[in-house]
Amino acid sequence: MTKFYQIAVNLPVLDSVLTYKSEIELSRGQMLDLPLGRRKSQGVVLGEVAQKDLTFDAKKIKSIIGVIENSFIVSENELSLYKWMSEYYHYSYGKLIFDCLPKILKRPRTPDFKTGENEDLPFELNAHQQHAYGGIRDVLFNGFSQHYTHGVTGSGKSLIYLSLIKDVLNSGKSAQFLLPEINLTPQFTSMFESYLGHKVFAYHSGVTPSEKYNIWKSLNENSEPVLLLGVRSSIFLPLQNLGLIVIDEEHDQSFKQTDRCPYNGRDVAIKKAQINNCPVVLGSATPSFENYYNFSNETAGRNYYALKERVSSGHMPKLSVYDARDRFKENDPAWPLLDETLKDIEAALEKKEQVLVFINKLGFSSFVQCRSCGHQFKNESCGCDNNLRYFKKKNELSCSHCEFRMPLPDKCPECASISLLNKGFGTEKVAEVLKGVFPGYRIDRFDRDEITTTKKLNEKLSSFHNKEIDIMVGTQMLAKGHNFERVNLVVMLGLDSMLSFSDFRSTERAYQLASQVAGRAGRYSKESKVVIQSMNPEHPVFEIIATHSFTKFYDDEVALRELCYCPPFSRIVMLYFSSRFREKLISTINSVAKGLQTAAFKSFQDVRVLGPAPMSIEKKANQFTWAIMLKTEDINQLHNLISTFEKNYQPVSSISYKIDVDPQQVL
DNA sequence: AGCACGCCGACT
DNA sequence: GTCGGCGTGCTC
Repeated sequence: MTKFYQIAVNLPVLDSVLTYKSEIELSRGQMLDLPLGRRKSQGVVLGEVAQKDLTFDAKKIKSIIGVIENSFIVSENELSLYKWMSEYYHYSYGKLIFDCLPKILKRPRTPDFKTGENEDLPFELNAHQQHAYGGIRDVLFNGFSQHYTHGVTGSGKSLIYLSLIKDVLNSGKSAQFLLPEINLTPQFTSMFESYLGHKVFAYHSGVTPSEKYNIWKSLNENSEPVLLLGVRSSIFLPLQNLGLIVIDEEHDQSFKQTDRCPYNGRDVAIKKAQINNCPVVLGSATPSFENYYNFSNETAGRNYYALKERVSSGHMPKLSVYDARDRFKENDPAWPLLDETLKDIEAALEKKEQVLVFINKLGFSSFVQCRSCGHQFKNESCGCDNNLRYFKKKNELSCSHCEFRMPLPDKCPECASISLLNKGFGTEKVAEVLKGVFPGYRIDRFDRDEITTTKKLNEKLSSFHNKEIDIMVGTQMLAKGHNFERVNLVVMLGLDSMLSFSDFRSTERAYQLASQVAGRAGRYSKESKVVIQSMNPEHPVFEIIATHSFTKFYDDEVALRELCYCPPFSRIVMLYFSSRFREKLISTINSVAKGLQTAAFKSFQDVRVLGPAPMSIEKKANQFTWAIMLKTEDINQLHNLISTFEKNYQPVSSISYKIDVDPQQVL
C-alpha cells in the first residue's frame, strides 16, 4: 500500500520539506536515501500525509530509495531542536539535520568504552561553592531551570559541576558538559572518569569519525546514564534521559559556528535543556555581557551565583601597564619590547622562573612597506583587500584570509628600491628580539605557525612543564586551560589592536582575553605580575583588569550598550550580500535595504534597518561583501521581517546572501 | 549543494 | 569542427 510522507531533505533551500511515497511503512525520525533530481540525497521522515491532502502533483512524487544503512531514528526532542534552529536561524531544516549529526559510517571500528572508577569526592565544598551547589541541587530534578556560576579561574567551579553531575548520574539520568575545544584536555576528562561511576564520552576534534559514530550509536541504543564531555558539535548527540547541561567558559567565541548555519552553541544548548526539561548551568570567570546582564538581574527565573575566592594558595596577580608611546628610536633592537618589560623578564629569569609572552598576531611583521616609495605589499593575486603578513623563517608573505603565499621579493615592485620596512610585529618577531636580549635562555614559540599537530602541542607543553623552555612566546592558544607552576610573570602585547576594533564587543573581548591571560600567572605562588604594554594606557579596561573588578566593567559597559542600542538592549541580525561584481552588489543591496525599510515602516515598526555598509575588509578572495544590520527589541517582528524578505527577494545572478542571527562580530 | 543544460572561446 | 569554461535553474 503506497503511502505519502513529508520528508526534510538535505537541500540548502528555504523550503527543504518535500513529499515522497513509499511502499513500506515509515515512521517519524527515520533517515532515508532518496532520489533528488538526477542524483541521490538523504532526508528525515517528518510524518505521513493523506493522499487527499497532497499539495504537489501526485504524478511527480518519487519513491524513496530506503532507510539509510547504519542510521538511527532522530528522536522527537532532536527534531524539536532542529525545527527551532531552522526557524530561529532562518536555515534549511533538512540541511541542518545532516550538517549537525555525525557522519554515518559504513564500517565503523568496534568501540571500546571505559566506565569511570567512582571514587568518592575527596574534598568538601567551601561556603561559596556550597551555596551555588545547594541552590542548583534544590531544583535539579524539577525540570527546566537556568543557573550561572560566576567565578575566577581557580574558584572551584569544576567541583560544583562534578558534584551536580554525580547527583544526576546517580539518579539514573545523563549529563552533558559543553566547553571550548582547547579546554577539553585528557587531564580534564580523566578527572571525571575517576570520580564518576558511569561511562564518560569525550567528543572533540581529536576524536576519529569512527569513534564519533560509535558514541552516537551507543547513545542511541543505550539509555544507561552517561556523561558526555564535548565541544559545540556534541550538542546534537542524542542523550536519552537528559538530566543536566553544563556550559563552561560560556563567553567563549568558539561556541559560535561561523560556517554553514551560524548558530550559537551556547544558546542552542539552553534551548536543548528547555526541550528536554532539565536544568542548564552556565559558567565563566568573565561572563559574556548579555548573560551577565540577564542572570545577575535574575530575570525570567534565572539564578546567579558568584564564587569570589580562589580556593587554593593562589592569589590574584598585580598588573602593570607600561606606556609605550614615543619610546622607540628607529632601528631600536629591542623594539617592540620596553626596557621595563625586559627588566621584569630578566628578574623572573634570574629567579629561575618561566615567563609567558602573549601577542595576538602570528608572524614576523603585519605588513611590509617600501622605504622609498611607500608601496605596501597587498594580495593582488587572490584578491583580498588587505596587507600580507611576513614570516621571516619561511621568507614568505602570506594572506590571513586565504591560502595565498609568495616569497618576499628582494626589491620593491614599484620603484625597485631594496630597502623594505617591516611594520607591526607578531610572535616570530618578539621571539627573535628576546633571543637577542637573553642569549643564554631557551626561548620558544607556541602558536598555530609552530604547532600543527596535537603531538607537537603536547611535546611543547611538556617541555615547558619540564622547564626546558624559559620564555614561551605565544598567541591565545597558550591562554586557555593551562596551569603552569613556575610562571609568575606574564607579558601581553598587542591588546591595543583589539581595543581599536569598532565592534561594540571589543572592550568585552579585550577584557576577557586579558583576564584569561592574567590567570596563567601565579596559580601556585604568592606573588605574580602581569605586564601590558599599551599606546593607550588610560583606557578604562586596564583599571578593570588591574582591580579584577567585573562590576566596574559591567557598570561602564551597561551605559554604553544602552546608548548604542546594542545587546542586551536590542537583538541584532546581520544580512550579508556577496558578489564578485562590486557595482552590481551595491545596487542590489541598496534596493534590498530600501525594501526592508519600507516593510519595517509599514508592518514592523520596532525594527531598525541600518546600512548597507561594506565589511571592514570589503574584498576577500575576489568576493565583495556588504552588510545590512537589523536591530530590535521585538525579536518576533525581526523574524517576521526576515521571513518577508526571504519570500519576496528576487535572486540576482552571481549575488548570494547569508543571514546571521545574534552575530558575534559586527564590523 | 549537486548536477544538468546551454551558449561562447582556443585546440587535437 | 568540438572540448570545456561557468552562468542559470531545478530538485517532491
